[in-house]
Amino acid sequence: MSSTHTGVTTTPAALDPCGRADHPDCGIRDVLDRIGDKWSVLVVVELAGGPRRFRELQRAIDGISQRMLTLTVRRLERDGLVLRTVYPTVPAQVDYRLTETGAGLTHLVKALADWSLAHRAVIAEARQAYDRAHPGHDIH
Amino acid sequence: MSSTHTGVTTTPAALDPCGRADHPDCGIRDVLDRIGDKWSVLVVVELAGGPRRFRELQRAIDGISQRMLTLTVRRLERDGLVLRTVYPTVPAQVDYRLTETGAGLTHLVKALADWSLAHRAVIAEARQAYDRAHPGHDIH
DNA sequence: CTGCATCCGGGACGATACTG
DNA sequence: CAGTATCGTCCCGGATGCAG
Repeated sequence: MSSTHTGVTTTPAALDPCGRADHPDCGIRDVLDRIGDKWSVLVVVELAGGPRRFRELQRAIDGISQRMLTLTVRRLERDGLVLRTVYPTVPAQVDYRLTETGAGLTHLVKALADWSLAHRAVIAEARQAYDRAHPGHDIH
Repeated sequence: MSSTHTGVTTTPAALDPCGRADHPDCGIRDVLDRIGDKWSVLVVVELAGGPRRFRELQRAIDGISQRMLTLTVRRLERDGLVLRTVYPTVPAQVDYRLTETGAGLTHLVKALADWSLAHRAVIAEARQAYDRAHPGHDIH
C-alpha cells in the first residue's frame, strides 16, 4: 500500500489523463499488461475482420508460434475479450471471435494504428537524427 | 483519414482496421514496440501534466528504478516524443517535457485509460469465471 | 541531482516433438 | 486441424555501485 505519497507534484487538472494527480497509473497499466504483449493486439486486429480458426490466425499473424498463439488466445478468452467455439467435427475445428468487450478494443487499436502511421515517418527521422547526434551511444 | 470508425466488424471481405487485408500489422507493432514496455506510457502520462525533472519523474512513477527511468526517457527522447533540456547549473538539472508528437500520444493514452477503467470490472469477472470453469488450468 | 556500468534472476518467447 | 509438453535462449528489468 503506497499510503505515503509525499508531496504530490502540482498537476494542472486539464492535462492529467486520468483526472487524479495522486494516481498517475489510472489503470493504463492494466490494459498494457493485458494487451501490451507481443501478440495480443495482432490477434485482436485479425479477429476484427471476423471469426477465424486457429490455423487461419497463425497464418495471418506472421511469425507467431503455435505455442504463443495458444497462450495469447487463451488469455484473451480468459479476460472475456475473445470467444472460443469448438465444433465437434473430425478433425477438430475451433473458431475464435471477439466478444462485445473485445470488439470495443478494436477502436482503440485503430486509433493506435492511425497514430502510428501518421507519425511513423517523423519518429523514424527523429531516431536517425538522434543516432547521428549520438554516435556509438547505444540505447538498446 | 476518412475511414469508418464504427461497425468495422460487419465488413465481410475487406475488414482490418488498417484497410489492407494483406497486412494485418499496419504499424500497430510499431507503437507497441515503442510504448508497450513497462514504463513508457507512465512517463508520458506523468509528463502530460507538464515538464518534470528526473527526480520528480522517479518519485511520481511508483516502483521505477533509475536505470529504467533513464532508459525509458532516453528512448522517448530518441523517438522525438520527449524533449530533454539540460541546465548547466550545479548540481546538474534536467527537465523533460513532451514534444508535439509526444503530446498527441496523450489522447491515445487517455482513451486507453478510459477503456481500462470502463471494463476493468467486467474483465476481472470474466477472469474469475474462467478460472472457476477451468480449475488447475494455469495459463499464466 | 542526474546519470552510466555491471551483475544477475526470472519470465517471455521460440523450436521442436508428440497427442487426439 | 488444434492443441500440449518440454527445453533452451534471450532480454527485460531490479539492485547496487560509481561518476560528473
